[in-house]
This record gives sequence, C-alpha cells and structure tokens, in this order.
Amino acid sequence: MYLLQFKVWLAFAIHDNHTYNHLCLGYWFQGRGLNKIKVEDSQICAFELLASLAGKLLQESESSASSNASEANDQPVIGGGGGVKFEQDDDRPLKAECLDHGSCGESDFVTQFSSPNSDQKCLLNEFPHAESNSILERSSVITNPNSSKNVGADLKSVICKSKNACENIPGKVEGSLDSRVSCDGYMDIGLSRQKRWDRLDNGGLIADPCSSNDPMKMCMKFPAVINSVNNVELPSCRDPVPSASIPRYRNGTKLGIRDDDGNFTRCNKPLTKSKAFRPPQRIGDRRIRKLLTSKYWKVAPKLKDCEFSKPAFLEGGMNSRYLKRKLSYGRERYQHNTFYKRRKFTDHSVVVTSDGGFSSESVCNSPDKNMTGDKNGAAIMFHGHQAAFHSKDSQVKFSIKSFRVPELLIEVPETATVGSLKRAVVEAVSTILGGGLRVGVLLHGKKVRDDSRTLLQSGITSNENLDTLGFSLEPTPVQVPPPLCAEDPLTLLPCDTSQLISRSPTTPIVDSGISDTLPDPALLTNLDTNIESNRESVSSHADIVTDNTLSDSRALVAVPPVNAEELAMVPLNQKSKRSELVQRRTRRPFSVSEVEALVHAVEELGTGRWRDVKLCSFEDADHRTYVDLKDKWKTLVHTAQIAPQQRRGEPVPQDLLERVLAAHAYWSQHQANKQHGKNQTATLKITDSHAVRNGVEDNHSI
DNA sequence: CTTAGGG
DNA sequence: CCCTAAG
Repeated sequence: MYLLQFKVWLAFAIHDNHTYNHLCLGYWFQGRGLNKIKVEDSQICAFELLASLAGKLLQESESSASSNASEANDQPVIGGGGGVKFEQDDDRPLKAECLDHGSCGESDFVTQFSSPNSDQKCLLNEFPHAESNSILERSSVITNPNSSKNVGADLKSVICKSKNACENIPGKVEGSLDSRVSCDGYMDIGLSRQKRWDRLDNGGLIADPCSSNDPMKMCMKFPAVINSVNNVELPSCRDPVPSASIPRYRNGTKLGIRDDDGNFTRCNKPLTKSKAFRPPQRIGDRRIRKLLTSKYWKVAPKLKDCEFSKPAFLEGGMNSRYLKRKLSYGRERYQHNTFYKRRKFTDHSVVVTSDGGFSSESVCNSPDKNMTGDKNGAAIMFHGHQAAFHSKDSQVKFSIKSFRVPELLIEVPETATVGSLKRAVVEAVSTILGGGLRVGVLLHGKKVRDDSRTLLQSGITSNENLDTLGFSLEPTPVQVPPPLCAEDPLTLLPCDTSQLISRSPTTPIVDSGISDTLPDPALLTNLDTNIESNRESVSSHADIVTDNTLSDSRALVAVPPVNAEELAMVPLNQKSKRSELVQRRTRRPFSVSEVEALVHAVEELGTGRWRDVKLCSFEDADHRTYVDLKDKWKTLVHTAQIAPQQRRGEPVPQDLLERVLAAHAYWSQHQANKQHGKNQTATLKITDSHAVRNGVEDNHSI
C-alpha cells in the first residue's frame, strides 16, 4: 500500500516544486537508493534537484560513452547557495542504475533495502501487503539495520523530518497512529494529484487566454476554488439532524454506504475525488508552460516539507469525509508560503510528466459494481489503437495494431545526446509501467468492466462494427489501489489521451476517439496525425519557451521539433474544442432503493443541501454527485406530479412518490419561511442602520 | 466548491 | 445528464 506513496511522490517530485525530502523518497524509490543525493539546501525544489540528478546521469552516460566530456562537465548547478552533490555508495555505475532499474517500480524500491541479505527478503513480502502500515512500522522497515545503513539512515531522517513538519500543520488532530495512518499514503496521493491542478500562481488567476467556452476555463477556476476553501466547515456539525440518525441502510437497501466501521476502507477512496480533477483537461498546456518558464523554477524557502502529505497523521479520528477540505486547506497554505525566491535553472534537465498519474480506476472497482463500478476513465497511460476483424462463425478476431503512449512529456536540452534521450524515455515509460500493466476494453468509448461477461453480452460481436472497440493499457493497480480513482481524475486523463491520439476535432473522447477517428485500420499505423500534432505541440511549446527566454535567457532550451518527431509520444496538449470531446457520463437510472435513500435524505435534510444529502446517503456511490441527486429529486417531483401513464422507466412506488411530494411541499414551505425570516432580518438591519444614522448608537444591533 | 435552474 | 451563473 504505501509503496504507492513513493511511487506517486516520485511522479510529483518530477514535475512539481516539491522539496528535497519529497524527491528523496521518489529518488530512492526509483531504484537508485544507493546513490545518495546530498543537498545542502533541503528546501531545494524537486525540480532543481531532479534536474541536477538528470544532469548527473546525463553526464555520466556521456562521459562514459565518449571522451567528449566537455559538455557533460557542465555540471548541473543549483543556482544560488544550496548545492547538490551526488554520491554513490556502491560500485554500480549510475548509468547502469538508470537503465536497469528505472522500470522496476516499487519492487525495486523494496529490493534496495533487502538486498544486503537475501534472507531479508521477507521484508518485501510484508511490505506491499501490509494492510495497516503505520508510520512507525514504516520507519522500522525502512531503517532496518540489515538494510543499507546509509540509505536507511537517510530515509529515516527524511521521514522524521516530515513528521515534524507535520506537527506544524494547522488543524492537526492529535491522534494515535493507528491503522488509519495507512490512509495517509492515499491522501498524499490525492493531494499531490490535485496539487498538480492547482499549481497555478500563488493563488492568483492566470490570465485566461481562452474564451469562456474553452474548457481551459475550467482550469482557471482552480485558484479561486483554492482560495475559498478557507472555510473548513464540517457539514455534519451544522446538520440539524444528527447524521447518525440518518440510517445508512434502510429497508435493507444498501447504497454503497459504509457503516461507521468503514473508516479505514473509506480511506481507500480518493480523498480528493472531486470535480477538481475533471476540469484540468488541458492542464497540460499550463503545466508545460510552467515547466518551461524559468520563473516557476523556484525554491520553496521555508515551506514545511510535508505540509502536503501530512493530513495522514492529522486525522486522528476525524471523519475522513472532511479530510478533503483539510487537505485543501493545507494545500492552500502551501501555495501561499511557497515560491518567492527565484532561482535560475540551467543545464540538463529531464522532465517527465505523466498526467495519467498512477491512478487506476481499477482501484475503484469494488465488488459492488452497482455502486462503484464505473468511473469513466481509465488509468490511461496508454491507449491502444486497435482494429478488429469480423470473421465467420461467431468468432471475433481482434488485432491490436499498436499502442501509443500519450501524455508523456520528455524534455532534454539540445545538447543532450540521443542516448540520454533514449534513457529519459525509457525511464519515463518505465516509471509508468513500473507496476505492470492491465488492459482495459473499451466499447464505444466506454469501458467494459465486467470481466465475467461474454463478448456477446458486452456487445462485442462480429455484427457490431468492431472499430468501436478499443483497448487501453493501464498501470496495474498496486495492491489496494489508491484512491486515485476519483471519478473525475480518471475522466480527465482520457481526455488528454484523445488529443494525443488525434487532433481531429471530431474525436469524441479518448476512448472512442481512437476508433471513431481512425475508422480505417490502415490509418492506425499512420503516424501523420501524431507527428503533425506533435509539431504543432512543439511549436507552441517552443513559442512559450521563446517568450520566456526574453525575460530570462537562462530558461530551458526549447525542444527541437526533430526530437518531437522521434518521440511519437510527446503530445502536448493543443488548443482544441475539448469541450466537444467530453463524453457524457453513462446513464445510470436510479434504482428504487436509491430513490428511497434519496427521499429519506431529503426528508431529513431538505432540498437545499445536496452536498449533505450526498454525504449522508450516497457518499459511497461515487457515480452519484450531489448534482445528480438534485436532478433526480427534480425529476422525482415531476414524476410524482404527472400521471402514472406518463411515467417511464422503472416505476417508482407510489408511496415513495407521495413522500416526495410531501417532502417537497414541506421543504418548499420551509424555505419560504426562511426567506421570510431573512426579509424580516433585513428589515431589522435597515432599521438598525437607520437608528445609527440617527445617532442612536447601539453596538448590539444586528 | 455548492446551489439552483435551464437545456 | 450537462452546463452555467451565482454565491
């Protein structure tokens, strides 16, 4: 479980301004644990550190590859004071490490610490499977005396430091490090993911270059959102009706609601799941821009190293439900405290991004298909181009032409060697594939999740146009997958993918996009589209760089278009009518039991608190958003008011409809009263102010 | 982010 | 279910 944490951290360290501590973990995780990084300035942002590391690797590879080390000798230098030194504790050449371990993922990480003694392998086994790693356990594992001393010690210090830093987190809740701690990994993950989205300016809005109709707009909203999370309120606290009084199970109806003992489990859900993940469909542009803009390569002065990852420990017994908010809060602080100093970054750099993150929808799969079954979206690291051929009999033949790798951005300076570029690619891909792969099946752009169904049942038949069938490669969900399965994040990723696959505006969505856009199998092998889009991407990419270099000549070097073509996978987002690409969620008619739950919740909470309704009765029904509930209520009211003959779909019991009407009437009245009360208050205020104006000071007024 | 309402 | 305006 917690291995994932490292994995994710790594992902972030790579393209975020995480501090050394974060990167540290990621670094080791990468399988180069024996190569220490010494950082004088522990606040050095991950970027710089990574860049240094990349430079180091590059240098090594180059110097060893040829005698021409002049360029390579241009050691990466972290601007300003903090310095970074690389050391190797063993004899293995860095180069080898880079090539051989990059793809090992977490298993590699583990190996690092158990290698000294083969009998220590047992460590590995407990590791990934531990269902309740506590921080303490974690430390002990990492610092196992049998492990490399240096590594262990360093890691330990990192962890300790993190813990300390956490103590300064506002809102921290003292609590024992019980099994719940295992949730922190997820929180970290979710947070990190989200962080990617909101890593905009210091809470400020970036000029929106897009029209209001542009999907990009969505991204723009983040800063605002972030700023508004100050209100860390606990919904249940203000609930007139104790949430406990709201049965989670009613009439034997389960709505994917977990009982009160399900805290731990709940942690497995994406804590940050939310719409937040959805919008940034085009965050790519933004992110890339940032990456290329020197001004973002800053150092986090006094940022607490783990403000981000903290929440884990904080949540003593707090309802996980609120973690999200708390996290947001922490994130906000982070933003405010973060970048000031500016540091120039130069030399080699290898930036690897992977929007897909390590999410994995599979993670979301639960036995109860009905409840969590379908988050659209897939882990999306890859998307396959596939062609299917009909055949006689009832046989269905499939032929996967190729898979393309979307959302993989690799940057290297012009002076980098082809070899280093290859390694960078290998590393990037390896990182993603570290955990193995899974294959997803898409039909008409929708994921076919039920593995037990037959092709026929799934609609995959020779009669169908098999072009509508698609496959996707996804990172294997590690153990108990992390909550990255946030419904939205997943949805998001695929969108980026679609762009990568084709620039055709007609491309609906990632999934179906492939087949729809490339109906002719022959086209599947045609790279024109990709190349073209790449060029476009690159050019815009270069433009950005150019712009920035005007103010800072030390900015990164633009990636030559040539490289882009070589990397049929460096698809940067392009501006396009993404909005048209968004796929509609699959329709999910409410079941009677859901209606029942909804009605009950509304009876208790009223019609103006959909978020609470969601939380109380549908918290675990990830596919039901509060908006959905609101809409459903709307239709229910309507349904209840029309003649039974006009109703469609699964009939809703009349008694339920009557309750709907009753609740509707009741709360409508309630709202009216409230409104009336407000008016009265307003009147009073006016009266008061009037009184003040008249010199009748009254500090108690209002 | 949430709500409320139109599409 | 989606989209948006508003808060």
